[in-house]
Amino acid sequence: MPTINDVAEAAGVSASTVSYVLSGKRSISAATRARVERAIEQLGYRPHAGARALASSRTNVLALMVPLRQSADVNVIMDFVGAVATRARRHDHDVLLLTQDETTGLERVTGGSLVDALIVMDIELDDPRVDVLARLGRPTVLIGVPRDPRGLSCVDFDFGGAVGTAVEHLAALGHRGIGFVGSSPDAVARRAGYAVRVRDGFRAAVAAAGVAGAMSPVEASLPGARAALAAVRAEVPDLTGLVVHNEGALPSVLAVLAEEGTRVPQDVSVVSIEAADASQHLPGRPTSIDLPSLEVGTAAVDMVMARLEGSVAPETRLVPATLTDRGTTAPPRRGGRAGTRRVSPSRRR
Amino acid sequence: MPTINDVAEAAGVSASTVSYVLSGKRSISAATRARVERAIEQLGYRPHAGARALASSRTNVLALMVPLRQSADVNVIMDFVGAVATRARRHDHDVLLLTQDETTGLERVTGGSLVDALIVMDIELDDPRVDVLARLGRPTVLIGVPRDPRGLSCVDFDFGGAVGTAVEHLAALGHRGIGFVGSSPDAVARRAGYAVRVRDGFRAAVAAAGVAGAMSPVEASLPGARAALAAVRAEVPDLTGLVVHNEGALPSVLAVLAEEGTRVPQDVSVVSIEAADASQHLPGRPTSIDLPSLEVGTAAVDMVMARLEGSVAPETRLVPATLTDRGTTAPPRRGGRAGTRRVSPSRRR
DNA sequence: CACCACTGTCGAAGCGCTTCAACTACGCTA
DNA sequence: TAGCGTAGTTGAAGCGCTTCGACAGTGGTG
Repeated sequence: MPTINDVAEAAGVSASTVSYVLSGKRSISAATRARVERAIEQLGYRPHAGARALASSRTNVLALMVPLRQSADVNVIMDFVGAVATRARRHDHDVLLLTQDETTGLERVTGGSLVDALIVMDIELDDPRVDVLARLGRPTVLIGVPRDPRGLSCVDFDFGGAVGTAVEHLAALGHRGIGFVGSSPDAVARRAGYAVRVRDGFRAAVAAAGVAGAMSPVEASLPGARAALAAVRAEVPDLTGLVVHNEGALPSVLAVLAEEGTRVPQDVSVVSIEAADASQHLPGRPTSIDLPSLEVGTAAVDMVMARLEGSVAPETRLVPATLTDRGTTAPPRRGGRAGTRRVSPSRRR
Repeated sequence: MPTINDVAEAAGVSASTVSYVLSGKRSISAATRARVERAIEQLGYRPHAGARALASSRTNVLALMVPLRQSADVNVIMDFVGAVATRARRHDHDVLLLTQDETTGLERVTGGSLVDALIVMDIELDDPRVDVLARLGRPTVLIGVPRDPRGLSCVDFDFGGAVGTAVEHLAALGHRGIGFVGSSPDAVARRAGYAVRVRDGFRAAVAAAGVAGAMSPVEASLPGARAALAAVRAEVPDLTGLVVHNEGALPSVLAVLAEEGTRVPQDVSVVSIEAADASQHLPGRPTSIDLPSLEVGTAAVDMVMARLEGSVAPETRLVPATLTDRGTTAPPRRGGRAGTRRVSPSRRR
């Protein structure tokens, strides 16, 4: 491997000149620059990352902590990871992978000056890692919004806005009774970061639109879907619009509607809130509010880089979702009460 | 951040002594070692990774190149990645993430001395990266076996053994007509590495067991499943055993059997070949040959480390799969011809 | 014409570590 | 008692880079 001195010699300049050509931190004459660049090219020179890190205290590597086990949606995670890796390269950085289950990983890579900055996925409402990260004092971006970000930047889907968009869409079509079936009960209990925002978003949107609304969690199974539908219908009898925020349970919900004989969108309009790129290929998808995994990953990198370069203030950014119409929403049937042909109680369970 | 000199001073020794305590490359008296270790503890000292890499030409980082887009099974990839990251830590290494679409990534991280070794996933039969890797001359492990490994180590599922186990299992139960429905046609055409081994494995196992066998690719859809079943039955009329190697198409195959009225396992025994940890939770899974994603990832790290430490020769390792009985296989019904109640031609398509 | 500001380049120091050669002290053996 | 091998420790060199201060040359200004 050639060193910077080899390049300097080949170009007939000093090593520092080569360094300045590479970094652009001092002005270099066009002629010199050209000679240096040609020498670099010819020798196939690549700066030694360790030497550079030692001299400059910058590694050009950022750490990405990824949840690996039992995590909600693998597709979404892979989309994040891909977006982060790709975007990091745009900023001339590489990505070091950290896994959730190595608790001391964050200390290790920062203490050992392995990375310049950190991106941590899957932040829960009261995530113990937030304290650790705040103490480390490195540029950090959390994916997910904790109760107290401790001065760290956060980025996440705009769940509140997403559910708001869904409700507004249905209300604009004329629906006056809207149900929301969301995450599984234990998910809500555990990592309720987004669940809270979804709940508040739904309440606010329903109030703003002046329509009746009801919410229920849902398990990803046929019985779960039946129970959830029954719950929201009990509260809002003339329910004609349905917002589903649970990718796992969506097929069950649609299956239950079909088995009831409830037609979509004639009897009930359905909007799903789901990851944008996850189940792209699946047929029979409803009109959806697409949560932009790629954009969140990209934004995370841009934010952490901004903190690394200039000293911008920490911020919390919620990336908006967009509605994709797939024809599963329509104005409610005149005369109302459509879609309330309920399955008989004995049929449930 | 304290440096090695701070530690040396605090412990009343020289920096080199601290270094030798850390590396264990020279004998150190118990007393000195204890003092140094206490100083390290108290100061919270962590060696600077860049300085270490510069001085020792070892980074303790390995690169993992991951396919991100359009790849077969995201679950399997995540299992790999998790296993690699976890196992790398066991060897005191970190993992740098490289994505498939950055073609120059391999040159960059090796040339820049960012990593010591490389693990590259999803190697196809004629993968252009193999040439690049061979030229780089770093310890490398390919996940997947190319036609010509060019002196690089490889590790993969033992697809041939897996299909052999499936056939032997069915043959031992008394089945004399066995069908194999495998990957989608284009998958076979594109990255045929495993497809070849599966095909050869099936032919060999069928021959060894002295039973009739037929193979067909299958698309992941109901019509695809119908066509594939029809194809193998056309070739082996008294087909009572079915091996399915296509996670996507498996539900369709089972659905087609159900809609025919073919009972499993009374009329047809079904064995699936699939990733061990991917769809763990799904109900209704058939007896399966489980491809051990985690073990392959672990083996990849162990192999690349072995090449890094001592100079062991390159090797190709195929990790065996194990059969998990879930009750979808049984002896064929006496008198044969069971399971051949075919759906009428008009019913197909 | 003296002075100044600016551009382009260089030499040298130093980042924090590893490792080699060298040295001391000690307990053996002959 | 001289000689020797070994265990334990150290100083110094050097890994390849960045960056600071210095300096020569150039052109513009008063």
